[in-house]
Amino acid sequence: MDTSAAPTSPNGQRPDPSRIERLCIERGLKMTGQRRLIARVLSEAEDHPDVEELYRRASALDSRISVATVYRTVRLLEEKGIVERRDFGGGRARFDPTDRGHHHHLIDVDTGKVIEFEDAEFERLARAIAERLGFSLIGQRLELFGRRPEDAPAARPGRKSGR
Amino acid sequence: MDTSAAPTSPNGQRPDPSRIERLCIERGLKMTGQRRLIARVLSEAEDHPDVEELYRRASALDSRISVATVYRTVRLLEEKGIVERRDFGGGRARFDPTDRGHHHHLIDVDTGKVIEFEDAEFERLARAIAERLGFSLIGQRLELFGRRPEDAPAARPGRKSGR
DNA sequence: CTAGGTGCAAATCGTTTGCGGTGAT
DNA sequence: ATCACCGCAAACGATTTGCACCTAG
Repeated sequence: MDTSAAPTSPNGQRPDPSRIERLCIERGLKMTGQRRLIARVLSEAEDHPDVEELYRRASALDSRISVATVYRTVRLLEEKGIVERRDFGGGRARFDPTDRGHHHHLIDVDTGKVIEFEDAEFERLARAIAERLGFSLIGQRLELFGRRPEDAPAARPGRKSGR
Repeated sequence: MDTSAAPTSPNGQRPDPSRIERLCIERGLKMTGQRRLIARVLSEAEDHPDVEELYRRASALDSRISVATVYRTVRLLEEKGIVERRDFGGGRARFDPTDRGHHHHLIDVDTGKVIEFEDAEFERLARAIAERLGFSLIGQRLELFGRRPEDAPAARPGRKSGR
């Protein structure tokens, strides 16, 4: 399913357009170095970074970028439907590329970790509820907050996702 | 089911404690004039006001109150579990008294109106999903965004809610 | 070449907080 | 009396924006 080419290319600095860069081009965005950078960071992110984190990761690759640009770009990407803005509490917005498919989140209240999941039954139920109320469903937001019981199948200590 | 007494009482200014004032007293909060006022406004609200709106409504009843106090009180009530903080987008937090029972929201994307609803099947499903992922469910957030089809059976004017 | 992007710093906006005075218990 | 509350204004943290310069198309 993944059509992305090898992330490493012969010519040192440009491992060919990232997933998200390609989307940007498709939608006719002018691709500057900064945007390419942010697109790359987002493409490679397995978690849901906030602006500060995006800025940190982008600066690490090329320090010639300002937070203001990250804010502007992220907003642009949101308008183009390339990323979705999320609010997991904690004041700052976090971003989620839309090309990974529709999903919801379960936030581990103890660790702050975010687990993604899909659920067909929920999709159906959501639509049914909306219709029952006389609406057609445009969008939904579902977040579960949970705690792993002590005797649970021990979360693999692998650090990923969430802050 | 509603145990509230008549909202009008003989002694001019104090139509007996509001629903929420009673809860405050139960939980041992020192009841000042301002808190009584905010409790009243919240008790009478059929919608989900933000701080600015609460402040506006409270000031209308007695101008000797400041926004800072509204912020402080609303936060206190949240800690005591008397109201819940909500985020329907738009930057400001909105507040929802918990004594109206557990419910979720459907936001009319055209009008911004908020419709409350409950759904037992969803509760069950949410718990099931959390368990499937190895968590016990602590909380959830469900918001549906919908649009009323032109030819819709015009929402029964039963419920209010929304701004 | 030119519309649009960018960095920087100042400005906004919702919300919090320090402080001196006030009021509920 | 005491300790928590209140109003005011300054402080804050996230995000936006005005301006002068710079770059992709």
